[in-house]
Amino acid sequence: MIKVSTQGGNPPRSAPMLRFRKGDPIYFEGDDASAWYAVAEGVVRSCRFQSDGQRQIIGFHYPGDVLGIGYETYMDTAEALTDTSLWCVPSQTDETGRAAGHREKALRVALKGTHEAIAILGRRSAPERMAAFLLATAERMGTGDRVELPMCRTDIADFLGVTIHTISRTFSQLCDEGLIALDGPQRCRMIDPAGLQALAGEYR
Amino acid sequence: MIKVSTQGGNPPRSAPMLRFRKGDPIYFEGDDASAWYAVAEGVVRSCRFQSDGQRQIIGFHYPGDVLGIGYETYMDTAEALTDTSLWCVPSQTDETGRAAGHREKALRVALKGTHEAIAILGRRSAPERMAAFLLATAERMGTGDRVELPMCRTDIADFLGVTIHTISRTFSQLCDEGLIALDGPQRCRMIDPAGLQALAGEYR
DNA sequence: CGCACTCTTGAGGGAGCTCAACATTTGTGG
DNA sequence: CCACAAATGTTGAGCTCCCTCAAGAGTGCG
Repeated sequence: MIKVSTQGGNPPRSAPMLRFRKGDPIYFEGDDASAWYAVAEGVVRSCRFQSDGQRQIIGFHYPGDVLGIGYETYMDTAEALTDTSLWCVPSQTDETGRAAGHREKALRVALKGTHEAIAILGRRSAPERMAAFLLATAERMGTGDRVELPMCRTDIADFLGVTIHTISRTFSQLCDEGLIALDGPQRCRMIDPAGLQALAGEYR
Repeated sequence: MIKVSTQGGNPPRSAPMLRFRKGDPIYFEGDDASAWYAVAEGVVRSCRFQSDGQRQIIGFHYPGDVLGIGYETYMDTAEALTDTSLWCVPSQTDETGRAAGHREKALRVALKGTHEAIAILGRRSAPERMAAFLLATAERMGTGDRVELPMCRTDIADFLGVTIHTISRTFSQLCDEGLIALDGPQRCRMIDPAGLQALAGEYR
């Protein structure tokens, strides 16, 4: 079943649909930004590379999110984290009306997502960042207290700006403290969401 | 003299111009997002607050940048860091043509800025973040190797996710290493830009 | 079964936070 | 203009957290 959040709005019915398998590249940083992509199903990660080889994950994109918004060339590299279906939207900017409105809304949603990421990265300690990340992921997935983690530990580490060791240790620590429970590396339950929110310093 | 970068494009001539004095608030998180603002002159900081009182600086906005892009309400709080002139652009989304094109371009530029911020925050060590921050600020200011720092140490700290002590110590360290020189707390020169770039892990 | 990969955990050291003091600048009132 | 206060920036000492290096456990695949 294709499950689509309404937060980013859906592109026109005419938009072609593309499918990617887990691990497939979608576009590369520097490529001509000929099209945008809207996630219909699956999860996508986007990242940039530094000259020293370090990889910075810019964000994870869930159904309803839009990615590939470069001005002339793509600013990041995108890959499918799971089997993924994407709508492909041509990026000409000279149209008016409904298509332009769709794109503008998508841009606002994307911008909101990056603000979230900045807020997470601004947290000082690893447990705080992890708590904020888990809460944000849970909200995006919309599966209540269950949190699926389709990305590997390295991805989380490169997103939060810590090492995989710290990620792993922090998972264990949050478990010991009774805030979460792990059902395997890629699946987690929030036992004490309020405690996580307090740790993350969030309102809600 | 009003100096305007062309990166974000300029709003229509008809847009009203507002002036703010150093320290003045421009809008608050949660307010109705009735208008966007384009910086004509001056520097603006935008931030969000966590429930524990911690402040996260989302970014600093220079001439040519656009801020205040919430979907229905503002996502952040904006204040003038210096005496500032802003164009005010109504945020209705039903228009088409040139105004919509302007807004879309502004959104893309804003998104690019947030990607930059994420890349800076993803750096692990304080010197790396500082180097990346100084390089990005220098590029925005467009004053060559001279970097004006209109924001205080606390602002930089709340942006980079470290304490003011670490900011101060790192400034001293970069001076000792011959990478920069400080002409007072708010003015700095890059002595060895290539060294800073290497530290920041940037291409260029 | 062996290999490769991911994840977890331990030990030690270094970077950055906390607490504290001091220096410098800015602002205010006499 | 000076004296004082307040705000901002700098620096030191000790301690905590996270990174580095290292080893081991769990999983999937040929």
